[in-house]
Amino acid sequence: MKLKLYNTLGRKKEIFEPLHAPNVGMYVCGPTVYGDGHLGHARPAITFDILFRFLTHLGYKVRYVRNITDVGHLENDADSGEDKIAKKARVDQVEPMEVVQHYLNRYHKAMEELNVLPPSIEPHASGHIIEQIEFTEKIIQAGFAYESEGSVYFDVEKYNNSHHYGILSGRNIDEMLETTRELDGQSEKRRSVDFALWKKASPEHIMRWNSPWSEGFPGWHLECSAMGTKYLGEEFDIHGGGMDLMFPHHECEIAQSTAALGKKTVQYWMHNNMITINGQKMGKSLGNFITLEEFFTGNHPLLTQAFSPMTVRFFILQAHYRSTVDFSSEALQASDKGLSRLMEGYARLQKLKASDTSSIETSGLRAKCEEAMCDDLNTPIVIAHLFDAMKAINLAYDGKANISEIDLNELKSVYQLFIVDLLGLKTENQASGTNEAYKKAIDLLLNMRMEAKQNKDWVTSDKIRNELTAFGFEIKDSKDGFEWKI
RNA sequence: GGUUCGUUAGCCAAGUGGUUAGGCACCGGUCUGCAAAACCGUUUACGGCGGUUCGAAUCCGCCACGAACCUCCA
Repeated sequence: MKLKLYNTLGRKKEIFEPLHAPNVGMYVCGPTVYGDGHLGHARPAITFDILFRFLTHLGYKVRYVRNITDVGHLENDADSGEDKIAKKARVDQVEPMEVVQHYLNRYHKAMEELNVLPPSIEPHASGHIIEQIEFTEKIIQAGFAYESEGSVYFDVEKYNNSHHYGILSGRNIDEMLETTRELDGQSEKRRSVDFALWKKASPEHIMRWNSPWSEGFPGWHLECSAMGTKYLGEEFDIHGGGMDLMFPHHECEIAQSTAALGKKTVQYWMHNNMITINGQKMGKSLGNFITLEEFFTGNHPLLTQAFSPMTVRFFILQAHYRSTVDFSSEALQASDKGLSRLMEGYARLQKLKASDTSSIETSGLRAKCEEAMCDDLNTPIVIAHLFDAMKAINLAYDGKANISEIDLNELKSVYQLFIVDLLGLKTENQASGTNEAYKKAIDLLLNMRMEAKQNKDWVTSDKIRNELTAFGFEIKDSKDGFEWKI
């Protein structure tokens, strides 16, 4: 079965064929670390984590680069905006790199909690100033950039004469040129569509480096071109990021790389859709975002309860990555319950006893799940298949069906592969399993309750159950015993 | 205004020419001392109007509504 991925270039699903199998190069735009990560940041991280895991499963040797933007990302437009990191540093009265380190640590912690695997390389823009200067020089040499008062700008109109600026986003550059030509009065840029490769620093600008043109800093779009080619080569397989980065960021990246290298650098462009809240994009500028930490603690007016990192992950995976997914506390609660049931089924599967014959059909599950993954990472379909199979597990668990050893092992293997290895869902860290004495104490209490029940001493029986429930335990009676979890 | 994409039941969300998607909730039943859990069954759909077709939620056209991007955003 062949993996098909939706390529934004061309806007259709294409069979994925790496340039240099078994090696795959993948670059994903990471965060600008000037604030806490929110639900929107979890989407690309999880989406491309799934792709990373699946490509690895298919036998590819993946080099996954996810950058950290810690310089050059300006607020407002490229002419007048302040660097986001520098602004935060000024406001908080700390070093810019303290801002970066603080939020990067928190980002890493959140990613770990979401069970997002770390990328192979996580380069910082500020650590690649030399590469970015060299990249700018290449673009100047190729004739697609000009210097103006110590800054360097990409000449979009000239580039568009021989190439296609707008190839990714579908933008019509001629119209943009028409509508903006008159508005440009005294700007140092020739056209307002031109974008900065290097910016001369104003006197109060803290983050600055030497360059052939001025003491300044690199433009935002440049880091991805420079670091992508440095670690993955002048041509590599996959570039991912949020849909909101398609224009101008990725469009500019394509222009820069094509201008400097004279070739198509990225083969497959992939974009995850947005998370919305009341139908609107969740984002910093709208101020309607909920940070990941707030999800994990439940400390936000829109949240009715805390949601575990795995619930957030499952919630995101229940929608296809190219669809918007609308946040609501109600939707997350549904995911929370669904996930519990799925993980319960997974736990029960481990306890099933094999019979001589099978009375349930489980074959084909692996193929169906793989087919869904191969169809542009259709995780909601994978999850639907896993839920289907769970009915069989529960029937067997209740003794209403039999399963042979071969089928049981296959089912265990498939569940392990898709739930744990590929979807990256893990059982929540529980006290159980770590502390034997503690578990035995609870078992003892519940055994006493069993005795009380046999003696029809409902007062004692209910007292034990109710008080344990009040402590946060969940007690379930089964046919010939009990189960509990916290 | 331009570009791109949506609109599927109470909620979330797949599917994209013919066959029950799935989850959550609801309802009925089995089980239970009572619950919970589990299992079985069941209800509510494809924005509107045309067209193509033996057949359209799916393809085409028009309309309505909504979103993202065109400033920074994952």
